[in-house]
Amino acid sequence: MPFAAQPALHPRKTPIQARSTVTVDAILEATIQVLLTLGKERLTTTAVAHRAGVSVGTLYQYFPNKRALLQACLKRHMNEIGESVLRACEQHRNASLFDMADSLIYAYLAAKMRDVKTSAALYAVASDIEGHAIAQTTSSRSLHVIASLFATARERLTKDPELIASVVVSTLNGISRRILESKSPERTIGPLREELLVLVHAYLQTCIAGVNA
Amino acid sequence: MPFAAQPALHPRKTPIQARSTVTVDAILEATIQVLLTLGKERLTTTAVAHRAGVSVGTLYQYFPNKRALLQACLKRHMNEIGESVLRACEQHRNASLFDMADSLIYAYLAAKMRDVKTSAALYAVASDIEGHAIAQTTSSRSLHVIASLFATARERLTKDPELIASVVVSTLNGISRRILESKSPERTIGPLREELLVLVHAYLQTCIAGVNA
DNA sequence: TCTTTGGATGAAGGAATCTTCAGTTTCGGA
DNA sequence: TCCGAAACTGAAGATTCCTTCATCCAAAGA
Repeated sequence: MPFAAQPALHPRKTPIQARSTVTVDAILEATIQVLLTLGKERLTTTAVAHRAGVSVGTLYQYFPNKRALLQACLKRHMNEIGESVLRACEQHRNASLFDMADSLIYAYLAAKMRDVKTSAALYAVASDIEGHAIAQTTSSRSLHVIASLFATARERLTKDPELIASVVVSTLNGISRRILESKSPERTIGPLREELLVLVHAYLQTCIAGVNA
Repeated sequence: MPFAAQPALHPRKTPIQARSTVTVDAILEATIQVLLTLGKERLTTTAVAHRAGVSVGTLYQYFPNKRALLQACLKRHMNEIGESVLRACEQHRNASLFDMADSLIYAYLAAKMRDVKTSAALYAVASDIEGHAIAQTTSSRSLHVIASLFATARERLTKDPELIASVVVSTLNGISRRILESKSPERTIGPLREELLVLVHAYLQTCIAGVNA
């Protein structure tokens, strides 16, 4: 199986000249491409370097090992999604809880679906590179942002915002995973997103004070 | 990374004498143990054989390759959970939708939590052995069972039972995944299970005809 | 007891990659 | 124009494991 547990280092060298920045980007992009075309089993550092139009040596100049390379890709991808969610959140401070949830759901799904293949491929390697740890770092930050957003909602909440956020996000993950893993995500996303909205709304309703007639 | 995509065969030889059945079981058990103690990176066929108290050759007599070995473990595990859910379902035919959901949730979580470590470890290898395909086979059957169960509920449904089941199960997956991945599943499960019940109940309420006052 | 077939053994072959590093090329400032 | 630093190169070393197979052991029937 994959690599041994290693210190998982950071970029070995920091790009200084402009060309090297380009190179690093190219390598990262190439990694995704190789992942998509050859699959993770046949993703070799040589193949990545080749696709990026550089030599293996260059690759190893910026990434201490294959693991770090993949981790960098995953981080990048998760940050993109995180950013996107964060932006959505900021626009709904002090709004209604339901509006918050809706935009959150839309933003998250849109970000994931932007390119389904990549998301799925990265999901697959995640377990080989402690993706779990990376995901937690990224997503725990998101979770706090969402929780504090919920705390600003017009409605008065009867539960800990962190708990609510946690439930909503987990649900979102569960459903989006099903969408990603379905045969035709493009067809599945519509109906399931609808249900997701209904589901989350119904749940949030139970978190609001004084509505239970 | 792991193995190349292979035909992924089935047991190479079918146990005939009693002792060989014992051996196969031992190998399967050993695989889980090695997975837990060494991790998937260091799970080698030799290590498994050693732990099972047999030689590598014996292992290869029953499993054509490492991949098949892991797949067998995963299948076994998923079937156990599937069985458990199935049993829970059968006891609630014609009951209330909410009772069904509750027992489903309890059964599923109980099965997963029985030994958290194993579940988590198998999750991790899943992506190396087309676990996705295996999961779909097992869980699509479960999904149908659940859907047809929902169809027998006392309440009249306003949506396709398959859709409802799909949403419920995805949600269940999402939440249980969070539980599994949390630092201390034992402590997390209580509160999250509560929320899960609330969440699913609230959702099911929207699937019932004639209740919206 | 003898024979046949199932079951077990484990050293060694072989295939695949990751990573290194000595050496070359390119860039940018003096 | 010239030079030191930054980038880049890619063949070869080193490791790691999977898998095979020739051979031996054990059980059950004659």
